[in-house]
Amino acid sequence: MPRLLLKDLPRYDCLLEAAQKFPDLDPSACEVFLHLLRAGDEAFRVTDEHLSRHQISQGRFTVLMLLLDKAAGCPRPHTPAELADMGGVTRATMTGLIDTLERDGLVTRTPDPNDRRMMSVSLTAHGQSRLEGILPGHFRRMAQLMAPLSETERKTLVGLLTKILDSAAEFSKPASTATTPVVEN
Amino acid sequence: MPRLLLKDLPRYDCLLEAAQKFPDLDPSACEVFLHLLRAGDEAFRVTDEHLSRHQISQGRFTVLMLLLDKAAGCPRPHTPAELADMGGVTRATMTGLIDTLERDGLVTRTPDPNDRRMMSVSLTAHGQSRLEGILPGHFRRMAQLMAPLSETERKTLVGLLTKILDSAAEFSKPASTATTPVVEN
DNA sequence: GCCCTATAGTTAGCCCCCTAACTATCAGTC
DNA sequence: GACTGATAGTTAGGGGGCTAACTATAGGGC
Repeated sequence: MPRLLLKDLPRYDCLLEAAQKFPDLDPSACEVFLHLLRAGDEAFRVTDEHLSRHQISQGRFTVLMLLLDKAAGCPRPHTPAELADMGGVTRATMTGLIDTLERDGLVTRTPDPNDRRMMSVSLTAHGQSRLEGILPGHFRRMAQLMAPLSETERKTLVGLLTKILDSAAEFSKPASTATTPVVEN
Repeated sequence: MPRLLLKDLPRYDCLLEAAQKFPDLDPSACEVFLHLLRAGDEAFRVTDEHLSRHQISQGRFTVLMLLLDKAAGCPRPHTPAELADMGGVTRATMTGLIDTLERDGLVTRTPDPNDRRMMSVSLTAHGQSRLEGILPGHFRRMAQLMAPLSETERKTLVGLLTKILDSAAEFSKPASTATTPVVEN
């Protein structure tokens, strides 16, 4: 489920030309931006192909991973709200994901005895074995995708992406706490 | 509409620990992968916030951009199939996007007089002025997001992302033409 | 004990993405 | 001129995001 994006990224001289018409267009920023969205989408696609061969979507896969992580150590099971928060998704969305996962027998919902508003979501044995059958291939694809990059290049890339993540975080802050004013229009 | 992803990226030592359990897990590859998806998603979110304030989705925006590009030079209008191909999306999806854009009066569909199977999609005057009202702010957000990166860093980042794009392209190739065998499981 | 607010989860309705099947047209072949 | 296959576009149905509104429970203040 890739997003609609320019499939063929524009050549840099096209961006320079467009910048003539739009003074706000920063050609190198635009180039990085388009490459970033495109590369993120392609990386997503590579793993999604593998997951969909195992009849599972990226969203459901992430939920299973969050629950597996829990199974490994944390004693307390997760609530839908926690899962939604960890995944950066709304609770409504998480309800839908858990619905389909439960329908397929990969997770179970059990009511919390102490607080009757809450539910506990757990991986079933079937869900865990299913996940463990998917993971090795998933990791191999990740490794193969990144194979052309040296360890040094990987560190550099993570550093640059972190700068962008930090910069993006500024956009969510209220205006008063932002270090640089956020454009509004 | 961000995707479900780990909101808080795992610390590197957690990845090392997980690699004990899963021999196929390459920690640095995994780290790059997660940062890439997350950064792509955040960059998407930053611009999508702006677009949605203007009552337009990323998908519809891209269609308008493709049509604006056309208006600038290319004499021949675009067909839905061309737009779908340029955007890397199915024709069925493009039908839906054009439906809503036409409903809102931003584009028009006119039948091709020569080949009665085909349609021509064009930006309306309203669509063009609407788009031109959105673009400056869109470009400013892009520039602001990338502001922390120097020109040198931008070039480096584009280079590294291009390597990943090339690597991802190997996964779509048929096995016979791939330079390195693609993992299948 | 009762109100008020906050919280957990769900539901309803929308958008955008997909695949698969369908309709209509075109273009060749016999 | 009718069959066959390819192509353009749409439709139908599903998944997974979202917001907004709703239900039920919890918990504090009076």
